[in-house]
Amino acid sequence: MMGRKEIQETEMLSAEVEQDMANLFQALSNPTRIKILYLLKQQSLTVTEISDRLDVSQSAVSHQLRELKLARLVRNQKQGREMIYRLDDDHVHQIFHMAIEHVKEIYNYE
Amino acid sequence: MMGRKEIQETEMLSAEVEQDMANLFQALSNPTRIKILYLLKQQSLTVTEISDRLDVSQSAVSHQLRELKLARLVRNQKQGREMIYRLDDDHVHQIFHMAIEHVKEIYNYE
DNA sequence: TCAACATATGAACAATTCATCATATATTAA
DNA sequence: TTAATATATGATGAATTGTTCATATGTTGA
Repeated sequence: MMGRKEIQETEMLSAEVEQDMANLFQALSNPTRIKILYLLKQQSLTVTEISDRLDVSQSAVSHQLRELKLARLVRNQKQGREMIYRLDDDHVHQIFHMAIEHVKEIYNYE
Repeated sequence: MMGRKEIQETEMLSAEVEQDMANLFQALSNPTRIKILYLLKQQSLTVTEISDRLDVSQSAVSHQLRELKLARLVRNQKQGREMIYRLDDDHVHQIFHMAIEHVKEIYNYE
């Protein structure tokens, strides 16, 4: 009798793409950063505004924004002594949307 | 002179949804797990098959599959002494697809 | 029944992550 | 120029992560 299935050529991602994807998801894998992104999904904000709304220290917000920027999930723009942050592009919205759908499907909230 | 913008009501995610999303992305945030998911995107496989193709120890693969299953990214099905793993649902394909698009846009490969 | 095989899991340890604290840099207003 | 404000960042330490090793559990074939 034959095996479970025929042998199939296996396509692989390059190590580089794998690592870049892992880094992207890593940047998304923290509740504080999720909160920040969800705020910025609604409107662009300064560091202080984010810090106030989330009740997270200025330093912590700044550190997290740095990570988000590295992963190109947010962009920033200096205005006087403030730094205004916004979501980087439409992919971020879409990934976020898919993720919400996924967790809603898995966990039956409320 | 008025401020940068009008005050706007801020919508928030529940702490539960935030944490669940963070967990989902956390499960996706590791190169080995990315590799595994990319294999399973192409065909369902047993633990040993995954281990052989990725040249990662049986134990490591098993541990990682456990995490992926917890995040409901993969399903499994026992067949004799083997355990066959596959992607859980279509969301996984879509999140994966968005992520690849995102990194391709950011990093100009090749 | 027993040996071989497939998978799962607990312990341990190195590496990474994240918040906090202190402080640096830059901009504005007085 | 100086004080106040906005942001960034390095060091530190507690918590988490991911691999390896050893071993347990479960299944099959001889």
